[in-house]
Amino acid sequence: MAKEAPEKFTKPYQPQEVEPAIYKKWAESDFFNPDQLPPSPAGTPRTESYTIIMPPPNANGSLHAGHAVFVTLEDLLIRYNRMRGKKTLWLPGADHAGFETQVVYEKKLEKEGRTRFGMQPSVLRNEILQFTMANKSFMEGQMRQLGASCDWNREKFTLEPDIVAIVYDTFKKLYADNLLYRGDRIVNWCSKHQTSLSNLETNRISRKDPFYYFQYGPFVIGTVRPETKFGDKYVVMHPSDARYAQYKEGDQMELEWINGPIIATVIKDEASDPEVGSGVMTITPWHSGIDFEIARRHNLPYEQIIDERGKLLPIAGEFAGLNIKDARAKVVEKLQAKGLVVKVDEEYVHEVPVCYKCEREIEPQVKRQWFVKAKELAQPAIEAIERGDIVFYPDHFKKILLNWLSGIEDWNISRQIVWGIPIPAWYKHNGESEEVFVGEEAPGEGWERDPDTFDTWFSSGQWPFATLGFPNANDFKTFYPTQVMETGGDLIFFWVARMIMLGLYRTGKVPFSTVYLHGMVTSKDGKKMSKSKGNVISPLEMSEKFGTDALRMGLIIGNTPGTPTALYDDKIKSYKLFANKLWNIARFVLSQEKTGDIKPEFKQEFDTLAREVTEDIEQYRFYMAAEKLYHYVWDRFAAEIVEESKGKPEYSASLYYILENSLKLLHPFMPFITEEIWGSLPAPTQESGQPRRLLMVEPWPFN
RNA sequence: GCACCCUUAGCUCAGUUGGUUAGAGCGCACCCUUCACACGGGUGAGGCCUCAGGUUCGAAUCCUGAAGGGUGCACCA
Repeated sequence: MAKEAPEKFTKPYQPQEVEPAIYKKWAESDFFNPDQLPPSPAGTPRTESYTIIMPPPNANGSLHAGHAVFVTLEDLLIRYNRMRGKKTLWLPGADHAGFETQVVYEKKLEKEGRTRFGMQPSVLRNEILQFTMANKSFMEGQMRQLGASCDWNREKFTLEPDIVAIVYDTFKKLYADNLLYRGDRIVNWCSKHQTSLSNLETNRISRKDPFYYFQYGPFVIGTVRPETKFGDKYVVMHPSDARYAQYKEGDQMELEWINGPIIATVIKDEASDPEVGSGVMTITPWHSGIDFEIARRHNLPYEQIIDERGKLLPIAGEFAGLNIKDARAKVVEKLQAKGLVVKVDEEYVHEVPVCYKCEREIEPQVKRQWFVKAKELAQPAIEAIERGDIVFYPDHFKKILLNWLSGIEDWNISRQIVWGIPIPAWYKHNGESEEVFVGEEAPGEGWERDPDTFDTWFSSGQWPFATLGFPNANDFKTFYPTQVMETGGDLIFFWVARMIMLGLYRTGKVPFSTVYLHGMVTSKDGKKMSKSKGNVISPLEMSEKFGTDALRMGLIIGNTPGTPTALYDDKIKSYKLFANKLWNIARFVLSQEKTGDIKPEFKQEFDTLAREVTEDIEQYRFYMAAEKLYHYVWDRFAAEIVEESKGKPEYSASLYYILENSLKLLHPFMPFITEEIWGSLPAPTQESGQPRRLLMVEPWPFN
């Protein structure tokens, strides 16, 4: 029994002193690289691959709590499978994050009193590139701090030439397969950011606005947007609305309107809801999706009323040049003076789309842009998901995804921003007609390059196969399809759905067999973290304060898939105490000579724990596995077994057995402290002179 | 409008395929500086598992309905 534990154990565990050195050891071993892994612990070669493609963080800031969750969960899976003898690849990356990054950079410009409008595109692009690259390397350092055992040799960035080449191939193939078109369609236009956005990049907010009823010839029409009504020469009603049966499609009449008399034409269309307002509406096809569709069905002309900055065009006559907000009151005033206001409902509540970044109202505009025929791409995805090719955690995300895919609409992938992958298309104009060429180089003289860039999700959607070097690289052959896609639940449509669709389209296979979606990390009161609320918890600060292992445990325990998790000081602190408990157990065990035999009842009890923990990990119940380990180590091992063993040297073999194997089970959860203690254990093969292996490649203690 | 989720201890939440006395963390009360650890140890209080039916030998768990709360999607004039 008489023996001294190593000196360092006499002090409380100091994660700050231990962690950087441990990470350095791992990195130097090169075991993050699947090609450099030693034979599996059982001595057999690692044949079965296990791959996770890391969600590439937006390289425009610092790692936040959400990043820390994915690093923790993915690292857990990777470390577990590495110990199980798989050929494990965790492929890191970074995302240029088009619009997201441009918005961040524009805010920075604003602070400096500058604006992107009027800047040379190439100058702006270069500035953002430098900004992005600086952030990228900063974030990589942070990821190391969190213990990420990813293969840095294989790191990818979305703007690297080989990635861009694959994205271009996909674009060309979609065009050739008639799954992509360029057309004049309603887009979601943000008048602050001066770009179109996909449906997913808009939010809806509920608002109360006056609903006006105007006399329009013999009809009363209802609208919340009087300022758009200048060009409204078509009056629409439902074909079976009995109140208007006397009017026939195509009937024309002269009537008094905002800026004088106009000729109005009757249109019958089922899109007009008899229940809403008076059941009659006029249409503004250039600035409303539903009106646009009506105009298309009836082959009506459409005309722009509002410009890209939200100001009225000359069609508005005396109101031209006014901002639409100011124009509304003035138009109503004029109609009032003309006696055309029938009534106003001040209590009308409706939902308006806003830009998800600036919350400014979206102004629908007709623009000539690129659209992916999403329905066609979604169909194979729906079939694969229904077939069960992909398992979802939590399970109900499958329903949510299927519901979204079944109602999917064409995807606008053109963005009017410089920070992105340029769209490889060229146009030649001959009067009204336009010739289109898809390719990186102009096909000849007189061609004009598309000035737009891709929606960033168009490239991210190809990430799993693009990073692995589709179609010919060995990595693609070895590691695709991947095993797990672990990311935030908020990315299910933006990213997961697109990866499934584009992965199936390009490779014929689903890109991953399991999707695990974690919930948002909130502050203690369950609120979303935001800078304006001042409730942001920085994972790096927590890691410095309590140790990365404690942070990781805090992010795992209580974190069920899909459900928001609260993160706060006290919670992480309690796992720092746990780390210290483990440290002291090690001190106690190491103060004894290893003698006697392992008691079968302890072995059996431990085996049960190992089996349960293994099953929990296999079933993605990490929170439960972590809790069981926590309780076994603290309440059983420390509180009972260690106590019972005091003064009984014959227990020491059992203590060593339990400690060693507990370290193995805990390693995926708390990699630093377990590796550190492991390094202080007596080498099992002292006589053979073999140096002790790193814990990260030790065999998992359950099969 | 369509879809999805939630309701369990003061708070935040677990509870895996239905199976003894329903659990954890934090908080709370009281006690203990005992030789691995005060970054510790011990003891304890606290629950008609939202409600109403049903299935079952047995329901927090499965089914139906109600009430309350939350989220996502969507071309609402």
